[in-house]
Amino acid sequence: MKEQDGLKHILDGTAIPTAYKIGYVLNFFREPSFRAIEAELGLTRPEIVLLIALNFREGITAAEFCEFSGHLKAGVSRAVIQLEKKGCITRSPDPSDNRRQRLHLTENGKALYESYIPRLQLREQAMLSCLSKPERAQLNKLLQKLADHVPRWSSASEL
Amino acid sequence: MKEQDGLKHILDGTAIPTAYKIGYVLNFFREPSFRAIEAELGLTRPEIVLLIALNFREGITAAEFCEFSGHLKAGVSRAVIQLEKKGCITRSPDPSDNRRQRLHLTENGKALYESYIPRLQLREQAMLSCLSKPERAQLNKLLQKLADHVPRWSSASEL
DNA sequence: ACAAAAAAGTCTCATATGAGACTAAATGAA
DNA sequence: TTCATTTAGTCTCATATGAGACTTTTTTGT
Repeated sequence: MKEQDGLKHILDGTAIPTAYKIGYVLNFFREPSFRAIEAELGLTRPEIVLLIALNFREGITAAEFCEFSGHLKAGVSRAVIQLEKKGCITRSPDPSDNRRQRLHLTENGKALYESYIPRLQLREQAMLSCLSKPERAQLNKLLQKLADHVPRWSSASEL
Repeated sequence: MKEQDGLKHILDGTAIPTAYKIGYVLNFFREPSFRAIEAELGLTRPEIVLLIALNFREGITAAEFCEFSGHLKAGVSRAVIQLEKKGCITRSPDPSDNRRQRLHLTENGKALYESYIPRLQLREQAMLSCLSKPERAQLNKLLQKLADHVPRWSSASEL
């Protein structure tokens, strides 16, 4: 069992300990959840996240979503086409730029979003249950800093 | 520009703010990096991470890697087969269980790992440059808690 | 004013990834 | 001890995803 215990310590043992830990946590949070949503509701990742984004802010464009999510435009384009086909969103031209389309959530889309988001919430709570309230606030603050800082480093080098 | 500004605030505006922020940060850190490694070195995600794991701990099995990474066994199996084919790892049977194979990094594998890990390190530093040293320590501690806690919530429900 | 470059969104093609089936070995229950 | 169940790893098939090409529109530079 020594080897197994050893691999447990991999979290602090890699050359990129913070990034590895973030990836580790997310591998166990997001990947299974998104797989389950896909199996159950037939939504791909960009579709899942786009519905979340549209629930937060009506009328965004695909390009805006790409910029603020890190998803690639081909996948987002597919998501938009599929969600429209499924009656979850509608599209309208942007009055100020003919290249752009504004995306709008339908009642069907809202209902779909409401079918999975409460469970994601519960899961997030479960994930965070090991932290005290002050610790959660701390984590949020630090993550907010990292996220705000993204434009500073994310284009500098992909590698 | 109001809409754009509004989407910027999505980080705290979703129903799963912490998970969303983690995913957001990782979308900008890991996804572009792994895509670049794949384009440059022909390594898939499980291959990239398996080399990292083997650099940390020699002789692990594919199943152990799956358990401690969140990667699925089919993908890991493929990674193992490919990395062996590329001369990056070798396999030996586990003396205590004939179903298992112990994985070993070759010199070629080490060289490959060394070709991308320093750049991932630099990128991690860039990502963390907005945090003070105490803040980094804090973040690591909180992430460690979340990670240690994974077995508690990750099997409870995928959704 | 015009041309070059960039941006927005869609499509095609190639490849990575997931689900499930499968075989063999090990474990657990009766 | 035997049998049912689980585990480890591989394979096939289906689907998600990424790269790059494309058309149209807009922006930028001369």
